[in-house]
Amino acid sequence: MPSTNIATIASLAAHEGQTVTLRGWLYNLRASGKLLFPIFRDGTGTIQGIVPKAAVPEAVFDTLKNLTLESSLTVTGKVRADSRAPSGFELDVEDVHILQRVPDETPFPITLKEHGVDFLMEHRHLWLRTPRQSAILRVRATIMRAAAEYFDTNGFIRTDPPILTPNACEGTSELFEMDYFDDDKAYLTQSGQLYIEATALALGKVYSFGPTFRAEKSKTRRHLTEFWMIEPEVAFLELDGLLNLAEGFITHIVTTVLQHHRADLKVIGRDIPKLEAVIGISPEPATEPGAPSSPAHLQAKVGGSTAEPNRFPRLSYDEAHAMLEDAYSRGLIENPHKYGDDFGSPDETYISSQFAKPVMIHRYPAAIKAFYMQPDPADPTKALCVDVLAPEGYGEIIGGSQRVDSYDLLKSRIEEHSLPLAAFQWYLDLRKYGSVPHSGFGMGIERAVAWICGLDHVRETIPFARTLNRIYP
RNA sequence: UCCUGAGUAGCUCAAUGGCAGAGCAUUCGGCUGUUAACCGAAGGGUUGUAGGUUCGAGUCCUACCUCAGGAGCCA
Repeated sequence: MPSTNIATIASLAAHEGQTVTLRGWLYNLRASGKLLFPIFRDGTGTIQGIVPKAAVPEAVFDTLKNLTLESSLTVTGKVRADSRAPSGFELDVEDVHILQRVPDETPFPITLKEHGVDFLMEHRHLWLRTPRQSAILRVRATIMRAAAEYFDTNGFIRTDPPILTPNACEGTSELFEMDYFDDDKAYLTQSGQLYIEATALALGKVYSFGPTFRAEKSKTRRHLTEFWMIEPEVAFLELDGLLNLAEGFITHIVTTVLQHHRADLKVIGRDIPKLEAVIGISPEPATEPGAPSSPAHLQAKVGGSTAEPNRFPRLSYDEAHAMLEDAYSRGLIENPHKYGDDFGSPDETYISSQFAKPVMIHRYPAAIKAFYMQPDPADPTKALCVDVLAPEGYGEIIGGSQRVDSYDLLKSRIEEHSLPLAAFQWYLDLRKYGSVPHSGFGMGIERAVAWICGLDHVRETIPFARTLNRIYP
């Protein structure tokens, strides 16, 4: 290999007029007689090469002319600006070296045409190479980074709870069970919340970020059996402060994605103005594609400062119920909502569709919520809890609450729910040794990615989705 | 677990109970500006499985399998 200027496709604008070497794969190939148009990809983007037969050695032309899609290669050529190219640049190919040629008899299965869900999931390991899937994974990475960054820069300590646990955290959802050496059973965690309550009372402000497992037989566009969750837990924080925290957290994530991923969102087909509305950017004359994000109003506050806070609508359970009653009376939803019941998916879809921003619903009936939620002093039949519903019908992305801080109340709640007291003794200890008010929430990363990218199914938001009917590849 | 729908070429899909089809992909040929390129040709089938009705079943009936969407439950 000649000592050349190794470059990535994403950085080609900085190499205009230079001869560079790219390392990647053949994404597509068109030919027009003695002129070839190979499209190369390298993980950072795609670029079209131009190969006139008269301008390159015969071996280079012949190699490319018959090359199979997704063969790996290095290609050397000169970067040239061209108004016809989608990215603004093309590569005048000078030389090419094949690393591995895809065999003729087994062509790359993912074509540029449409495919069905089952076929694509069966070939997920190859589907990931397509521009849309790569763009989604880039946005996912930024969402995960921005989420952690929000806590890291606001005084939180990351304390990850165990993945193997001795019992159910809430005792409701079904768990994946496994043998733990000789006589014990272990379960894959379905939430680290109880454990980070302990670390919060040690360190003040903490969060955890890791995989979570639910063995529910849910078969919908919103469910995975293995998903990632980020959970903050804060000592001395009460419900109102928790709502502010969730608001600032989501605002920071959306702001960061809009700052760094306009091109990816466009590839994915996201309605960007709807996402801008979440952080308070009113619809404006559209900027040209590729133009840098307007800095002034994108520099939204992180953790609250002088900037005007970005307020999300807040509804009590009672207010949300009234909204559903009104909707039912006007024929906007099919079934009436029964007061006291949790909201069903159609209910959540209706409520969230009434707002351009995520809507925070708080103070649900305690009877339908988890045992560890603090009752509302103003009405003990209600729990100091919140669900955040993403806009556009994406449903719940965050669930959280203030936690019970009284030893006696928590103990009686555990008993009422028929949970094994012995297994929760350590959790009760937290209320015995210096109990304080504390609150936290959990956000499912995949649901957040699905919403922010505007996807219709969470299976595209994670490299290898685990669902009820699929554990391959 | 329940409800609904779908399984036909490698892929996406057609086919009134009457000869198994198209586009893309693959192979071959043509084309010097193509953008899911285009034009011509060729190869490619146990119609999810097992039974049944019928002169005749991809099509109708029964059971099962697989997948998808929704409900419940949840993030």
